[in-house]
Amino acid sequence: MPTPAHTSLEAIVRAGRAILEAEGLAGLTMHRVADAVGVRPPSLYKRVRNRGELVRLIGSDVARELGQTLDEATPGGDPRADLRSIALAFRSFARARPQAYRLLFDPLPDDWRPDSEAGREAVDVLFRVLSAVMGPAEVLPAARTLVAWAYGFVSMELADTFRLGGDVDEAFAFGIERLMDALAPADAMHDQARFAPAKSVFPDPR
Amino acid sequence: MPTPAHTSLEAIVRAGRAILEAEGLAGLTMHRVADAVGVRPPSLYKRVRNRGELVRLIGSDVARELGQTLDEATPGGDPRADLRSIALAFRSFARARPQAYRLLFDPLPDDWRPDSEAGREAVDVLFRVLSAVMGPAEVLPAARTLVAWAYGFVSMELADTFRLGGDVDEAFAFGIERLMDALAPADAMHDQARFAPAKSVFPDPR
DNA sequence: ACCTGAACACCGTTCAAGT
DNA sequence: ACCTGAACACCGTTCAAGT
Repeated sequence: MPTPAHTSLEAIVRAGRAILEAEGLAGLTMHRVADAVGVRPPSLYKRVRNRGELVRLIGSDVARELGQTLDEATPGGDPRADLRSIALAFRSFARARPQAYRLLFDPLPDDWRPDSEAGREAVDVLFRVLSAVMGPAEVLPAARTLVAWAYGFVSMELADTFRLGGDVDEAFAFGIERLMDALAPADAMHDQARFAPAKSVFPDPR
Repeated sequence: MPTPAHTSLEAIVRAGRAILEAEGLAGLTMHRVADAVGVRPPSLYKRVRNRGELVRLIGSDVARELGQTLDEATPGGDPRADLRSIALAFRSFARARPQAYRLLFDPLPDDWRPDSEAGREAVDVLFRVLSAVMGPAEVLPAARTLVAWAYGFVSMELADTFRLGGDVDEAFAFGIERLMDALAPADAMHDQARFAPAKSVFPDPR
């Protein structure tokens, strides 16, 4: 005689996400998730292969949310304004959910990582806007410079590694302006439509 | 009747560092360290308050090593060459000991973090060289831009987050050159001796 | 003075047994 | 079909007891 379900994958992922944000990755335990959804720990393994898969599901949700957030931040008028807006949106996204954000960049075991499909929109938005700003010539290294800076800055800020005083908001604004100047000198401005990639640049849909 | 010591703080830290590098932070357990130095886990607590303190001691060693490495990488001739050299030395330092490197930047509980004293030399070297390259005007936000980029880049590389192909060495070289151009336009070149800070800029010796 | 076994409160995960 | 208790192999840490 079948026992009725007491929980669901969706409830588990939602509870896991809340626990992650409140307690950090180390605090995201199967016992605590089980408590939160009202079952015993072994029952979780009916919906989820193991703790790593739960982390992967949460991280994939976060990656998709980031893509959507960046997309909404880029109305598509002035490419340079859009790029600035991406940087600001990225930072406030991370600050609003610092633990979830870390899942996107932390060195995790392969099967804990967000699905690469889930990160595609975020990557696409960046390449679209960056191509519009600087043309197609060196978009890949330029994107890496920009992402490395934004990720590094926000991570250091969240880790409280900026310990020399000074205005952190100002340092962020300083960085984005100087980087845009460095990557797209004024004479290299390009028409957005012309260089927007026809389709996703993301190579490996899982 | 006193029992002779079977181990030492130095042996514990050295063993801990080896285990950290081989197994990652999660693999650095008191049980494994105890095995490695030839005692039972409870004995470790004679030398070390807890696991966090062990992590802090290891991280402080790493921070001092980084400072020494950066210092040796900056002969002090051409400031721009020195700055490039700092970036390259930072990257190869991290790649040679990726797990230890993470202790310098990861968001850790306060009492797990490297002593701030331990990081002073690395910070000083950067400020000295950067002041020589660009003058004192905006050194703090410029240093933050540079460090955020270098840390972000190397961390993404170590986490294997660069998944779009392309040449990663080239992207690193691209980044450092563009950043130097952006932070220190040719007409802002300054005499090194004139702007080198007289003493450490580090504010809070612990 | 240092080391140890036993103990406690946790983990992730498996599995046989229940309904 | 889903849930559970019991179990196993781990953790960090404390403490009384040994030498």
